[in-house]
Amino acid sequence: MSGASASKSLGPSAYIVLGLVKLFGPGTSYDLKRWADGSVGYFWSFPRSQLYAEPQRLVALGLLDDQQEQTGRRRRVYRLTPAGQAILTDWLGQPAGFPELRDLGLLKLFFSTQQDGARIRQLATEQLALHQARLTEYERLRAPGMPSAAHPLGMGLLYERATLAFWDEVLAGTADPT
Amino acid sequence: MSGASASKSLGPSAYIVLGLVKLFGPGTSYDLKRWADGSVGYFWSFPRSQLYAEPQRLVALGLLDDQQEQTGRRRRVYRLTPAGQAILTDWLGQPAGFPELRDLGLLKLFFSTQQDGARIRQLATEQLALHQARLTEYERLRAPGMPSAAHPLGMGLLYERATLAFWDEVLAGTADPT
DNA sequence: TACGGCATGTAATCGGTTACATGATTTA
DNA sequence: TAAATCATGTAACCGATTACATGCCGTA
Repeated sequence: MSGASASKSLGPSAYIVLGLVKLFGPGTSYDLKRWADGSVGYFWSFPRSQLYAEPQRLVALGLLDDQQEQTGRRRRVYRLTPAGQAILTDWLGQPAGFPELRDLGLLKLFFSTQQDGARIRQLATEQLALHQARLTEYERLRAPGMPSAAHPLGMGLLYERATLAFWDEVLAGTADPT
Repeated sequence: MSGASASKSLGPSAYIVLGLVKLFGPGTSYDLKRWADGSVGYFWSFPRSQLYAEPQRLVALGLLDDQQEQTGRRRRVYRLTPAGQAILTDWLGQPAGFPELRDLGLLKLFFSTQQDGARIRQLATEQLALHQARLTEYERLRAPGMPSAAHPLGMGLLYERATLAFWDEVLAGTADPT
């Protein structure tokens, strides 16, 4: 068997932390937060405090090591260990399963009835604004060397366009019957 | 102030339970499970046991009432109270915020590097199969009276098509360099 | 040197997940 | 009436969210 402690398969946030450290290099919890906000945070969010708790769990498991500064803030810098590298690589090779589209707007639409026409129009309008803004943001992000659409950002673009089309349709379907 | 106990704003699963009972009528936890599996479960999943725990919380808050059968299994049938109805309606009228696309496949793609070509192809192939199957299922579901695309299922169809296009692109972008 | 905002952390709570455990109904 | 499956529930654990609390740093 390899050196990595098998534990009982970590949660997704553990792998997010490991992955961020692998991609961006060693860093503090605050660094993790900023990295996440600019990347995976767009489609997988969690509160800041988890980026303090999770690395400590990973240190206890030997998947990260931390080095506490002796000066100033004495903050902890996390670094990937060989075991952490190994377990991350292993995870990357396993099947990913089906994604989940946690969308409160869709839930509300589903639970609304015919009578709720006005409410549905309001919901659709609000969602259109949100997704339009997000799409604009993605298009701005695409600027640099980003070669192909074969990057999570590409999925973001496709998803936002599909969502806009959907809520447009909803709005058209409940056209104000004046 | 109105009669509904304000508590501290319930979690999404609470509203899912309330909404299901509103849509499908009174039922047991097992009924909830089946209803969810055939509808919201496609884009918002949770384990079965939560459909036992959550209704009991809601009973304690006065948003559902339960009636335990006296015969046979003595199971609990949950029914919406006026307060539950009120709090659900209120929730439906509030803005929904931004959805989250919790997709482990995208995460793995994001954390993979150039060297991982083979692994990425494998991931894309697997995702294509999953989403193809799901799309087929949605198309089968669409059969009945379903009039417009302005229904969560419509979003499901758009999403699956976008996702298939995306992973196709990924696969093309890492074309086996033989 | 005081203030505002940036940065960093901990504690307590609560929801969600896994695992366990059993009862009722149907069918062979 | 035994076996298989459907149905129902509880308990314990752990991750995730909220709230609290404070320290460092640049700048006015």
